[in-house]
Amino acid sequence: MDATQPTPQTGEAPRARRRTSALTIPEQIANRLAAAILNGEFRDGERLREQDLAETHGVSRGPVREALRALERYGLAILLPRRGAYAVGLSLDVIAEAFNARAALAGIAARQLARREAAVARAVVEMEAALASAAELVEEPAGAAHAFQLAIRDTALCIYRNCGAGHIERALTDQVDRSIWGLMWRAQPLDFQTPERRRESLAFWTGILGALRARDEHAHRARPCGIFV
Amino acid sequence: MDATQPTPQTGEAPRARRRTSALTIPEQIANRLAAAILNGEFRDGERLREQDLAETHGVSRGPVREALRALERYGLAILLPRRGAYAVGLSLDVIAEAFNARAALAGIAARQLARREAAVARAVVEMEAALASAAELVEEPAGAAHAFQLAIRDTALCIYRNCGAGHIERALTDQVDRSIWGLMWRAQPLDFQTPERRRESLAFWTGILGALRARDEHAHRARPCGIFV
DNA sequence: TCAATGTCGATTGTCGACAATTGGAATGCT
DNA sequence: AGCATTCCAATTGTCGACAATCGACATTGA
Repeated sequence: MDATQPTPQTGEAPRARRRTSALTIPEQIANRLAAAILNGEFRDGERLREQDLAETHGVSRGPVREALRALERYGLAILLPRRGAYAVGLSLDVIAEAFNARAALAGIAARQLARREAAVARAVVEMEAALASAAELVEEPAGAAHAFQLAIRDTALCIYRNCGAGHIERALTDQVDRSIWGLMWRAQPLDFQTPERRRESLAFWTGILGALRARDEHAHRARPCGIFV
Repeated sequence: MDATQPTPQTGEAPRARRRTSALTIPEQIANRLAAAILNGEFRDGERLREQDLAETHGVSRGPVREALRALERYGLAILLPRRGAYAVGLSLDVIAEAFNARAALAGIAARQLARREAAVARAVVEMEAALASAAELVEEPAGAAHAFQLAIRDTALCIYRNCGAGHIERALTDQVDRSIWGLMWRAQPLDFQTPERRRESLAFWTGILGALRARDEHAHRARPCGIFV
């Protein structure tokens, strides 16, 4: 590595401003493949050939390879070196496990958050707003499932955002968000269609918020980790 | 998707037998880059140019791209679409958080495991063996840190392996293993060099094992989640 | 002087082709 | 017949080149 460049490129990384609608091609393909797997268009264990997928989606094998890595992160595919990718049809147990894992991670973040006074104050304010908009959607018809999901996601992100300071912690929360949320993102709307389920979810997060207000860093442990919260 | 092929390729995916020593080229590059980041050879936020890395490691940009995705999973890099990759220098807080997350996930797996009688029996036997080999390494000199780490890893995998049945759950545990363990893998040997730390870790996992034996699915909650267990 | 805009270099994204490895089938041996 | 070996087709891994996009600088106008 020669030091020819005057500025050693050691500045902070640019902020990851969220793209509104322009998904990259691998992301689009990953989304389509994920939907296909969850819809049962690929049987469980069915092989996913790069060349076939490339032709089907009208791209080269490069973007398909990246999409398959994304699917692996979501738990929707298994990649074996030099032996190809295989679809993973998700059972309800697996989905439930993923949700439990997310709930546990949220608890960890909350515990870490409880140590910092200013961060707690910020998180509480943000969570109150997010939960309020979620509460408005509880009694809506089934079509509101997606909107409710977005509000709950914002609630969870309030904790992730504030649990640490700086962009380093953010990288970890981003990672958590991508690996675990990618799965929830597709399974949750199927469950948030009834007000009962939404009420459960709301109660869970309200409890988290209450514990945070009280600076009780153990309260979330006593709370049952329901599925699909 | 034409149905020209007689066998619809819907069989089960081949088992992911662990490769002994033959890492793929992207894995090798990812390991080297991870070590470089943790050693401080890349400053925090420093840009990682694909072409530079390709020339440095004597490969094309393709494998480098895959290695960068792996680094992103480990939390050691941030990838921005069309804007490149940036190194993430880890703080002790972030590493501790990752370890706490892993411990929490192990607790979830243990709770799920406790529901199945046969699985518990299997896991207990396997964990006893793994913990026994770990116990032999507690008082060894600092050079045994890596071996001790391997034994502890086997202990954790006993739970992941048995918490569900079939290859679907395995996919999720594989995913957890790759995303979270990848970080521990490099940070832990720095910590397991003293017998004191090893004793702490051993005590943690012995506690998990005891709770599993007693079928007490709540015991792990009362146990403090130490760092680097 | 400052702001907006056009242009340019650098870097990532994508593509098609070639090389390497795998799994299975056919073949020969005990 | 059963087993090991050899060969081959299919698929993934890698490469170099081209295209698209982003950030920065220079230019122009008010």
